Amino acid sequence: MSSPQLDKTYNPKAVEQQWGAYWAEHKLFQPRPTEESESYSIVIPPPNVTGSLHIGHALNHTLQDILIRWKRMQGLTTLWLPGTDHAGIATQNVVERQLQAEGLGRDDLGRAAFIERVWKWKEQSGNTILAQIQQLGASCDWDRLRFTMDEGLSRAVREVFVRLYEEGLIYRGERLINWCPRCLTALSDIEVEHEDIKGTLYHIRYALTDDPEIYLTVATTRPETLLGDTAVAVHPEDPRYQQFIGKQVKLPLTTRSIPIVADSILVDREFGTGAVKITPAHDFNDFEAGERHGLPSLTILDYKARIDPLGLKNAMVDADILALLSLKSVEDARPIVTEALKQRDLLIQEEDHPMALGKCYRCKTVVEPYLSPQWFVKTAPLAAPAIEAVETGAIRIIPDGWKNNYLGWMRNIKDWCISRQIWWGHQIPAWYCRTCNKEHLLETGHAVGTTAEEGILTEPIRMSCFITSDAKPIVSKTDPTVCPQCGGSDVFQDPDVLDTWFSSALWPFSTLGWPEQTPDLKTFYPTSTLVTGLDILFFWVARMIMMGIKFTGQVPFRDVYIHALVRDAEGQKMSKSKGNVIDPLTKMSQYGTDALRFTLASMASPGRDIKLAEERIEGYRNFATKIWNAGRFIQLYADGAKAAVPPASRPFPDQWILSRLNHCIREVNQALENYRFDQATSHLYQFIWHEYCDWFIELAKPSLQQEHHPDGPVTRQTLVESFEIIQRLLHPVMPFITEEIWQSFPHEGMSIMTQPFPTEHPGWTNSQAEHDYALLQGFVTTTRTGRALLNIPATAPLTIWGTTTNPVETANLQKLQPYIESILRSTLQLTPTATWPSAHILQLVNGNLTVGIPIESNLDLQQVVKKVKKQVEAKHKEYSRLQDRVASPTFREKAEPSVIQESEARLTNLRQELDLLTSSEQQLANMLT
RNA sequence: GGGCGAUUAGCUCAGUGGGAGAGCGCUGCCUUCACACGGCAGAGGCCACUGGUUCGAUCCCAGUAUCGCCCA
Repeated sequence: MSSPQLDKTYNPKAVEQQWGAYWAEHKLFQPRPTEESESYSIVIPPPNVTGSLHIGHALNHTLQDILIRWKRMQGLTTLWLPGTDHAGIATQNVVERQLQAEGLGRDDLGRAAFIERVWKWKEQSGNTILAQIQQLGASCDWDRLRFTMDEGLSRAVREVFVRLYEEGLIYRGERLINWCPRCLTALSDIEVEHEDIKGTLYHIRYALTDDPEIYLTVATTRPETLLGDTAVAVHPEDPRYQQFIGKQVKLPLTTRSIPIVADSILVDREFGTGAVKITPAHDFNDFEAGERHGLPSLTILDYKARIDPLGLKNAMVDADILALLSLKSVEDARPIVTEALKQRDLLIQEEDHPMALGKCYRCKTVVEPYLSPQWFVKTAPLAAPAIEAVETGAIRIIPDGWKNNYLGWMRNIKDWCISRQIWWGHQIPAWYCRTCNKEHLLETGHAVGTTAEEGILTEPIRMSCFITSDAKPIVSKTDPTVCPQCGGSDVFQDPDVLDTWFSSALWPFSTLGWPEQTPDLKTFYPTSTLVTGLDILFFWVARMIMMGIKFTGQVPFRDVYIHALVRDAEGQKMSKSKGNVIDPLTKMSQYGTDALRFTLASMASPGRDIKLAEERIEGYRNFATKIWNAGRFIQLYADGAKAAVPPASRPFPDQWILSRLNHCIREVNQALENYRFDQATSHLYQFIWHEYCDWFIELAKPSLQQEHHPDGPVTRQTLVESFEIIQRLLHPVMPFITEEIWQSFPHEGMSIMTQPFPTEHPGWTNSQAEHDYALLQGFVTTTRTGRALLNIPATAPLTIWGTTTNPVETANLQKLQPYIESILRSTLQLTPTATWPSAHILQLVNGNLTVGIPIESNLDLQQVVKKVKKQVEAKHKEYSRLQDRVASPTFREKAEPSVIQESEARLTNLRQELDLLTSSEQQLANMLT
């Protein structure tokens, strides 16, 4: 079977397109189950359906594809399952922005029409990212593509919800949650990002109700919320405040009095004045303190984080203040409140105070703690086995430095707020009977999430907030039509949807067909490896572990490989607003996909963020070209190869390169076993370029290029054979170029991707050949250094003199003579130095080698002398340091015998080298005079 | 405030209880029939700082400084 010749230059674009289509057409990414083989599976971290491929995806997918291609070639039944995530809030925001551009809001469309619109958008843009993932070469089984809101996954979501509810692990309750006043929905704790800002600490006077002359000074960073205070807290053991505990203070700007309570948890005696206000409805710590002390909660902000006039009225705020503050934002309200305090001489002091501000992870709006009825997952019982799984090693986290991070978070896990007041997502499978819940549905009047004057609604009720936490839901796998309690048919579904991460948590098993016991689930679950970034360790990984164990009784994956974040060359996080985004697609078309993949893999060192510099991609593009040209060269000599000959019967360069190839195979496999993609690529690069191309091909040239050279046929065989193995070894990282090269050589089989991955050959490792190579390389580089030093062009044929310090090495050198002569294009005289025409020779020393290079009489030797002097100095320094050590009695007494032996041997060698160098220095000096 | 990590050549980063490494960049030479996206040679580093452990520390330990991340 003959194949077309390789083009002169590598054209990644055409090659990638061709083979991408070929792989897809022949469905080569599908698992090929065989009776015996074990399985290897990865589920993709589903990218957002509306997203486009960014560099983080490129890294994530490249690493997964390397693993998958590697395991597939190893013969395992391999599945990489692709899919996308509906990404509730993020996607809804995108579509709402589109509507906004048309002058519409979601309420204008209504729920059904809005959701329809999002589906349309999903269909339109959802395939963009999939096409881009394919372009990257990702060998996912596209026939198994899933989406978090497709039918099967939705069934799994409902199954899980109902079962957790029935077990009491899902409940609804009125709690303080994080609320985004722009997205108008609850968020879970981890969906809040904290940002450090310069804040102000206000010291405010709270006078005793009984004795206005006496007052407490309360310190707060949020003075506007004092209107909702329901107590002041001091430390029970703080002598300053002992006498106040149990008394009442008059709350500034209101007609209310509130108690002074003792609380050792809330109060830090060192902070501020040691007295803090308690505002249960607007601060998480205060909420808990309120519960400890049975304090009421007064909500003074509405769902848009504006001052709620009705709330102020309930809080008995002075009428003039109420009028000033009504519907003001927090930002605007703060100066109004502080000004009012100042006027009443209640503001004592303002000081700078750094503080953390919580922001919505989707839109960066400042979030507010907000009291509202929400759905929660009771996490503690789910977390316990998830902690155990990692502790016992049933799940490995790699690198294991993140293990403690995971465990720490899991051990302190808070209940998970899973309801979102948006429309795009899995609607909560809970229904309410209007008849049975008459008193628990706030159809009119002031509900949380409304803005009202005197209880009259001015805006539509927000989503679920009108259903009080007392309402009794009907939670069911199938939609109920009648109320099981009263038989009435006036039931409606909870309008909230689930947190997008709820469905993601089921991903490893829901995508394989669960709750059905499908063959896929049997074959591929638990999955083998999860590859993800650190940023979603808690959002996703932790929850998958909890849900996986809970519902399948097995861990969802064996290994979790956590890769780094990709930053720009300056180490900054990439973001559109900074304009420092590196677009992987641009780079792929600029340098080739293989080059980008190799770059990302090479930078994936554990525990460190990746600063992506463009020069690296360029460098690996050059590497691809290098391989390409090696392929072109080999193709010139591919014909006339002899059938395989045992390595021992091959010439020295062949023996050497097979030994090195064997070494590289071992290193690459080992690196991949350990998820050291950086080491795998570095071994490949080093071996292919600096051993195979730089030396083997050069050493092979004489036997290839001289007609009828006796080694010709065998060398051709070695060349073709080793190059084919290299393609397979490199394939998982650089799938396109390796396929192209492999296909253009004679081959059997459809694709390189289904060929076996290289394994070590027991007979290939050859220490004698490696030793000889080191000798040869030493001789060649020493000669070249001398040539450069003497300004002799590399092309000029010379007579080079050479010898070693022992007969065995000299014999080895004689054996290598033809190879050295051809590489140096010179003639060798391998005789003892005594026989050299020393007056006209520069002697150079390298280990136990001495090389002599003829000197033109008219050459300026000053520079050469300088160089040799420098060398002598360096060697001498090393020598005396080593000598001191070897001579030290404590060293001789305490060091390992092998270390002593080695040091002594090195000392002897150094002595020899030093002697030789000194003599050559002397000889040069003589020539100068 | 708590935790974790980093600090090695101009830049980006490997690495090891006993002789400091790579890639890129830089300097010089070379268009020799696979490749100038190339070849050859070379310069460049008290391995952040201060102590400690050790016969011996860039590596282990403690502290300091700077930077980064996570959590509160």
